[in-house]
Formats: sequence, structure tokens, C-alpha cells
Amino acid sequence: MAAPREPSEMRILSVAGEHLRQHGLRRFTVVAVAEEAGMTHANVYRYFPSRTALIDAVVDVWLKSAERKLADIADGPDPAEDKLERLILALAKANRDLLHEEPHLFAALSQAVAKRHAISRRNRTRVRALFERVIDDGIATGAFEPRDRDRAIAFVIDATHRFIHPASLELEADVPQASVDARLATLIRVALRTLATGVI
Amino acid sequence: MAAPREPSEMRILSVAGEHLRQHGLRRFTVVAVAEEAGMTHANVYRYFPSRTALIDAVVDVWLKSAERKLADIADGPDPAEDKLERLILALAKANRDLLHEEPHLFAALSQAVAKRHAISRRNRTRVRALFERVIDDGIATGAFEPRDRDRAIAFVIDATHRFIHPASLELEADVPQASVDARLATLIRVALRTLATGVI
DNA sequence: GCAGTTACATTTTACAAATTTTGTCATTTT
DNA sequence: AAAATGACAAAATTTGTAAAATGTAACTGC
Repeated sequence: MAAPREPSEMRILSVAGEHLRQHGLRRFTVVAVAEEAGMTHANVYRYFPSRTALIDAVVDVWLKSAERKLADIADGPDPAEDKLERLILALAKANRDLLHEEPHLFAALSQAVAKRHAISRRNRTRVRALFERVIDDGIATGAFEPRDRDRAIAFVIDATHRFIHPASLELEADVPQASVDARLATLIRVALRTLATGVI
Repeated sequence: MAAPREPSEMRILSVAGEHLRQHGLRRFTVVAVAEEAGMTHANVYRYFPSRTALIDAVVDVWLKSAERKLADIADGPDPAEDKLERLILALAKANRDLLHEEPHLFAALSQAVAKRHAISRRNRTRVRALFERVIDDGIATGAFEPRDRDRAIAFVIDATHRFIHPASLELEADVPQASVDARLATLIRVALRTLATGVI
């Protein structure tokens, strides 16, 4: 899907990634990125239409890489129950790890989500599609028997929201990971049981 | 519990409430509140130790009033299932209505929560206690049979987080209320069923 | 002694000028 | 023709400073 990027474009993107991770959104300037990439800032605009677009491109690289891991899970040969559990855990872990290991990049993602940038809306749509696929898979194999498929999908997303959405993760940044993991495990168990027993 | 406030303190609090609702956090000044209350700003400090404390006091009035409604539900004679459902609905509705009807006050509450002010921590503790009471009630009457009481409480709070926490409510400010209501109803149904059937 | 004020030091905020950055485009370079 | 630059207007940020607000304490009148 992604067009093969030219070397200059790649270089800019890579330098921009370093800058964003190291200095954060506020200190991120097109001028500084261009200088470190060995060109004038005007040339950056040949490849990225705006500062915001460049930042979004950096975030998008991370989002796409996370999506690939999720897609691998969703497309695997395992039972839908296992895949749904691993999908939720992987998504929660990816975001939570980003919060702790790359706080500046997390902040940029968080802002893109809050301001509903195209990259985050599209990511949301694609991730949601993965959930739909796995749940449909489970319905097809009889593992899940919800009365209303759409309602079941919304339920899973709403119930796990606390452990997945950047805005919610920030709230609990200092809660011990083990405790969060235990609570998420409970929630997943309930969600799987709910899908299996047709309560919805 | 609350000490009977002196007339001046009440007057300041009431004027501060109007100012906060009308002008918002940014334009809220102790000088303006004092002037409208017919005194100099220095006198305000006889009753409230700081601007922040005054704002928190205004938010606390609202929190306490919301808590009373919740306590009425929790202390009622109805079955624990009904009470838990109404508790969640009332809490979600109180916060959501505040967001739409008093956006400035909502913003002040949101900030107090984000910055973990004492008023919000205590409110959280008391609201949590209401949930615990109702769930314990349900366990005592046999309506709920969770394997682990604490885990069950955490589960209910985590699962409904999306519809209750200010930070999450802001995200969906523009989603039609009917749609949100339907999703919350689903979540409540699942939570009640889960508590009843001892999955946790 | 209590409610309130006046006076004042400290901290924020508001605003204007200077500087930097963003974004565009004609021109140069390869 | 594609890649890059220099020059420039518009927008955003920073800097310095005046004004306002916050917060303290000594003082006044009841």
C-alpha cells in the first residue's frame, strides 16, 4: 500500500523521528530537522506539506508498525477467542509501552488522536476492522454467538477502552503494571465469556 | 459532616460559582469575585487559602450534590442489581450533563481530576465506597456471586470508565446521546450478568 | 476577638517589539 | 526534469516590560 519513499524523504522522516523522540513536540522545528538532514527547510516542504504533516508521518510510522503486529495476530490460524485476547493485550501493551518508553512520541500520538487527525482516524478504522474480523471469525466458527454483532463489537471496544485509549492510559501512568495487567485480564475474560454465551 | 459555613464564606462561594460557570477557569480572578461579593480580595483569603482552593470549593459543592443523589440510590430499599444499574446511569448522566450544560465547571472538574486534587481523590474514594456497598449488598442477598469481591468491584469500575470519567466523556462530546446510552446499557447488562453468574 | 481593610511584596498575566519559524515560489543546480 | 536553494511574506514564538492578580501581614473598627 505505502508508496516506496525516495531517499531524501526517508532521511527527513528518520531525522524527524529522532527529533520528535528526543526533543518533543514543542521543540520540534522544520528548520532544525532540515539542518540535521543536510538541506534547507524549504526542501523539506517538497516532501511534506506542513510541519503537522511531518509530525503525523512520524506517528504514522509507529502506528503502521503496531498495526502490522495486530494484523499478524488477527490473520493467524488460532481460535478466535485466543486471537481476540492477544489482539487486546497487544494493543494495550503497545500503547502503554510507548507511554513509558517514548513519552514524546506518545504525546504526539495523543494529540493526533485528540485532534482527530486523519492518521488517527484511519488507524482507528483499521484497528476496529481487525476486531470486527476476529469477532466475525469467532461467529463463523461458532466460538462466539452474540445476538447482535455490531453491539458485540462496540461492547468489546467500550469495555477495554480504559486500557487502550491514550487519554485513559495517561491517567494511570504510575499504577504498577502488574495491577493493570490483572485488571485487564479480568476484563478480557469477561468479554470472551460474554461473546461466547450470547448475553449481548 | 460539612461545618455550617458563615454567611460571608457562603456569599464568596456562591459568587465564585457564578463567575466560574460564566467566565471559566482562565478569567476567574479572586479580585473580581471579591468585588462582586462586596469586599476586598484580601478578605477572601480569610476564608479560602488560595485561588485554587476557592475553585476546588466550587467544584466540591457540585461533587457533593452529585454524591448525595448517588448515596440515595445506594441506600435505597431496592434490589442490588437495580441499585447498581441506577448508580452507574446516574453517575454517567451527572458527568455528561455537566459537560454539556456547564462546560466551564466541567473543565474545572476535569482539571481537578487530572491534577489529582484532594477534592477529586476524596470524591473518587467515596463514590467507590458506594459501589462497594451496593456490590456487598448484592453479595449478601445472593444477587451477586463473584468469586473475588475486590476484583468484581475493579471490573465494574474499569468496564464503565469510558462513560464516567471526564477525560473519556470529552472524547465523545459530539456522539449522539442515544447511541452512547445504548452502548452504556449494553455494558451495564453485561456487568450485572457477570456479577450474577460468578464468572469473576 | 472577629470581620474587614490598607499597604506591600511576590507571582502571573497581558501586551508590544524582536526574533524565529512556517510555508510559498521563482530561480539555480545537477 | 528533479532536487535543492535563496528570498520573502505570514504566522508563531520568544523576550522584555508594564499592569494586574495573588498572597501576606500589620492595622482599624466594631
